[in-house]
Amino acid sequence: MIAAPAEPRTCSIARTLDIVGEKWALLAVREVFLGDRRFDEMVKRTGAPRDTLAARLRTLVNAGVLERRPYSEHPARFEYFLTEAGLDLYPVITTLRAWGDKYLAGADGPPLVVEHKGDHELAARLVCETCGEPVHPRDTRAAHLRCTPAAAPGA
Amino acid sequence: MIAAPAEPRTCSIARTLDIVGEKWALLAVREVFLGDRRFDEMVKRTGAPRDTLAARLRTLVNAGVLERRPYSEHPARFEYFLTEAGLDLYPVITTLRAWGDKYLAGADGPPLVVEHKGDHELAARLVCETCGEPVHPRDTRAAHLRCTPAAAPGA
DNA sequence: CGAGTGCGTCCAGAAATCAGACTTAGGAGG
DNA sequence: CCTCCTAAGTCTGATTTCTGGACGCACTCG
Repeated sequence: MIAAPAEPRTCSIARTLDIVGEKWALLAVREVFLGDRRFDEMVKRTGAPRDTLAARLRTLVNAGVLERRPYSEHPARFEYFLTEAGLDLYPVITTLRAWGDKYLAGADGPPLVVEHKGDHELAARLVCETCGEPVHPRDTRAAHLRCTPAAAPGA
Repeated sequence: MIAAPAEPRTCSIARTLDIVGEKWALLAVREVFLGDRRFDEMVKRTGAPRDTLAARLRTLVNAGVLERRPYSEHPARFEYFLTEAGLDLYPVITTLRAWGDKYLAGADGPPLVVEHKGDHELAARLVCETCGEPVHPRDTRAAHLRCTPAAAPGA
């Protein structure tokens, strides 16, 4: 047999992590969701080194997650806005936050509460749009298409 | 005024990313979700350097996301299983995948399709458990509790 | 015996990250 | 005018992390 290399999977998770999986990238996106659009403010609120944050913002802008818009001409100053793709990262941010709230909150509970539609606390959960049921890992099965198949071809 | 340092936010997103935000961590978790529980297999399927993967697995086990169980005594061999906390990362993985499917799929569509309850494709979406409505970022508002307040204390 | 498998560790070089100083272009206060 | 302040980065040099590949060990198979 010709060694069957079993290459790394090409999957959307890996692709997405190439963009938002680097250190500080998602915290920068979080800041924009929270309304901080400016560089210095993001540095303060995330704790990222200025250097690294600058690099991340470039990556995110190139990836089409953020948009860099000038708000001042002469001392050239910029703000970062979420594109549609950026807004679509909200579920990622939210599920990360939910996990942290559940497993990493100290004695005094989650450090940030999010209000939904102005009148109740957001309690996000994942449902399947087709059947309407909550998604549990045990109910799902991966069907690889162009990924390395899980078993040998003939099996 | 006493400088109002505006410290980095302590939030569940940052805390969660401290655990699963390092390179390869979530891909290791993905492998376990897909049923690959062994070191060598994960190396092949993720493409991570052995060294790095070993380090990540240690972190994840320490964080209580994975459990390392022996399946052979004499040549000591181990498998990694998801704990309850690990299973609860499914929404994170799923939303990342959904984003990649939407924005990074090539001409031939997403590389991996997930089946739900054996009879339809999974189409995950985030809803608010309280009101039942889909979650849109524009409908939400963050209310900081123990985080650095958005404005100066007296304001 | 010799090869192969499984699960790592060790190493040295490459790359990324870090804290903090510096730059540039103005504006505010004295 | 002179000085301090803000904003958005960039530069620097030290530290940390990641990387690929070799190596080790404890078996099993033929």
